[in-house]
Parts: sequence; structure tokens; C-alpha cells
Amino acid sequence: MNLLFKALNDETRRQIVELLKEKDMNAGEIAERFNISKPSISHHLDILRQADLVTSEKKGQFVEYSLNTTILEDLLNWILTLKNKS
Amino acid sequence: MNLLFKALNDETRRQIVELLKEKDMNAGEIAERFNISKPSISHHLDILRQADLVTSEKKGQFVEYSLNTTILEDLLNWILTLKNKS
DNA sequence: TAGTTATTTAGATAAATGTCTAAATATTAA
DNA sequence: TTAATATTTAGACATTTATCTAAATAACTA
Repeated sequence: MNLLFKALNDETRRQIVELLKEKDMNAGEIAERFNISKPSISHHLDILRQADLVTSEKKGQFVEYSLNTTILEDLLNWILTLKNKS
Repeated sequence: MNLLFKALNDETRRQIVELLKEKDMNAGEIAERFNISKPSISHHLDILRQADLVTSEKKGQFVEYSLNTTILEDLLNWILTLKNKS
């Protein structure tokens, strides 16, 4: 839960997640969308992966990233529990 | 959205939110629950208030804090949109 | 009014974070 | 094998963050 909140607590990472919602992309394609260096994007992707929000798969010389929405179930439940105020 | 994620990106603040889910509490009562100084808790409460996750009301010499769950609607929708993967 | 209690503000500090450039690694192609 | 391309790792640096103690502010109470 900690890693998940941490991963989402950054505008760039949230935008990456939104990009990956549309379609899988490789690291370079993702980096193109931002005015941030590739190493920085790589670091953001690493944090998203640590949170299990994305998965990565090597495809030749590219690394393709995909969104993993199952991990959002926990977050969703946490929020819903809060909303069911006692 | 930024302030909301920021507010939730801290274990202490998430615990405060969970406490306030059960009942309204004043700053001192909240601080008692943690091994953290009162000024630090006050600071956490300020961040939660900036995110509009809590509201505060002065009651005599005490300040009572309440959870505001309506702000969670945005977060909920953001997550649900992500889950509806295209 | 003077003292006590509740809370916040101010200022300091160590740790975490986001960013960069340069270098390393891995894969493809000539 | 050598060169080119894709990505990550390493190391540095400025900013943000969580925490603390001391001081300020506000509100009761004797």
C-alpha cells in the first residue's frame, strides 16, 4: 500500500499510467511523451514496477511496459472502506 | 488531485484518516495515538486539511477534526477510469 | 489578572525524492 | 566483430519532506 501511494504521488508517473491505459508502450515511446530525460523516465518506471502498477517484458532490444490494474483493487477497497463512515 | 495523493502518501496520515473514520477527534486526542510530537501531528493535520480530506472546527480551546469523504470521489473515479482499460 | 492547557508557528536538520549527465549493458545490423 | 540503438545504472545535486525543540497564540480557570 505504501509503495502504491508512493508510486501514484507524482504527476509524471500518473501520466505514464494513463498512457499505458491506452496501450502498451516501450520505454523509449513513453520517454518521448515527456520533457524529461530517459534515465529519469526509467527511474519512474522502476518505481511503478516496484508498486506492481506496471509490468515489463523485454522484446528484443526494447522493453515493453504494461499497466497492471489488479493492484488497484486494494486501493479501491481502502477508499471504499473510508467512505463507509461508521 | 496532487494534494490528495500527497496527503495520502504517508502512513501516519493514513492512520489519522482511519481514526477519523470512526469518530471526530481533537488534535490532542489524535496526537495521543502516535509516538510523534504534537507539532508534527499538527503539521500532518495541516496537510490533510490542504487536501480537503479533513475539516477542522474550533471548539473552545480544542480543535476538532472531521473526515471529509466527499473529496475521495475524485480519487475513486480516477482509479475506476484506469481500471476500465481500453 | 495570572497560571494552565491546547494548538500552531518558526526554525533547524536529516532523509527521501526527482532530476540530470556520463557510463554500462544488451541487442540488432552491417 | 564493430557500430548503432535502447535501456538501465551510477553518482551528483537541489528541493521537498518528516521530524524535532522552542516559542507564540488562544482559551479556559482559579
